[in-house]
Amino acid sequence: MRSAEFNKEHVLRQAMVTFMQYGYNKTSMQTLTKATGLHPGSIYCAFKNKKGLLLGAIEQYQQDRNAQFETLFSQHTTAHSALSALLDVIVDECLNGESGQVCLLTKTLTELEGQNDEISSVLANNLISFENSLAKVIQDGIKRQEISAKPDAKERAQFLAMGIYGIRTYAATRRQAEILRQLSDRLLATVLT
Amino acid sequence: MRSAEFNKEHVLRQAMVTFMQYGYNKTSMQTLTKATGLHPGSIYCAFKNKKGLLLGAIEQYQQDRNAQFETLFSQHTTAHSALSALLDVIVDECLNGESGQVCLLTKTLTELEGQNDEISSVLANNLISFENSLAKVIQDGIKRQEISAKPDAKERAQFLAMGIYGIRTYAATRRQAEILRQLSDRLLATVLT
DNA sequence: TTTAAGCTTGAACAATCATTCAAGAAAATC
DNA sequence: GATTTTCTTGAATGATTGTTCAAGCTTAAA
Repeated sequence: MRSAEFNKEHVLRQAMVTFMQYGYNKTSMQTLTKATGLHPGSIYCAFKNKKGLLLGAIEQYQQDRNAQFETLFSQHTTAHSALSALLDVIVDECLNGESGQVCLLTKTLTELEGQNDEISSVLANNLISFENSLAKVIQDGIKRQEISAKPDAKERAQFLAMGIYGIRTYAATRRQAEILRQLSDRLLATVLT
Repeated sequence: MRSAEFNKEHVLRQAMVTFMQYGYNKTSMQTLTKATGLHPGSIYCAFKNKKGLLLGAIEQYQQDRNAQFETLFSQHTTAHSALSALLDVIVDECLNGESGQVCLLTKTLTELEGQNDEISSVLANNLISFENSLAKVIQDGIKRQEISAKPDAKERAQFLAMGIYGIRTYAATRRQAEILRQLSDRLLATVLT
């Protein structure tokens, strides 16, 4: 009877950052031991294997993101200002985040799609849940008669999600503040019109 | 004096498909020898190394894509029908293409961004050149007074490119014809309004 | 203080990785 | 037909991969 010495959340966040930076396949266990400070045995004991560590990191990412966005949304009273603030965060991450260190979900899904169905479906589910939380914000705006009920919240949220994924890939080709802001402005206008 | 036995274009297309399916880091040289039919020595003689083979595959991909899209665009007289046809092709690829086997450029850029600056910049340049060819089609539409001159062709093309990247990532989460068609319709309407 | 449970450590494992290279084979030149 | 040039072949390289495991250590219960 002895409790683990390491902080699981902390370890998962370190792994998360490492997976985001190098991608799943390029991240070696050696890299992960250095990043987390854990020895191989401890990692395999706590997370079973490399895939288990990724799944843990994905879960932690989702938790952190949900908390971040819920806080953000709670600070705004209209769908417009809430989503505008969200896009500001995303554009800012694209501009100021370390190169290659984008959203763990989209990055890993792009890499592993068609290779690992288990991880892919976990990632897809998490992204759909993100889309659903966008739909909720939009639905609130519709209820408040801030925007029209047609197209419905679901359809608007799908387009917004698509746009966010697109902005991130676009930023990989051109990291220019002016362009990314223009894209996000136009995206928001389209979604809320 | 003896000419190579293999067809370079053919080999590059095989490599291209393999890289698309597994991603750069998960594609081993062993896999590539099987896919191309070439022995290691021949690959290293013709392309220097694995990275060189990827660069060759990217070039081939770009060539094939340019030819495909130029043919497609030449069959249409309005920007609307040309871009609509393009989006049909892309949506069709998302729906009927093998899972994970999306655009080599965006997939590889997402995987290698921040890891390999040489490959990343080649990919970014190719994607920007794709965006420029979109701008050209749009500019033609403006000249023909099919669409208004403001926002300009460049800005519209940027938004369209972003949308295309977004649709592909979105398709990785949900491969549903109805949704993807709705997204592409809405994207086209936004770009041409 | 002894015992027992379980975490930590890090060396070792087989497998796979990208790459090399010397020998064999084929075509072009003489 | 001989020679030379270049391509092909595939075994071998050392490095790195993900994973295991037995020994050592720490803590909580007895």
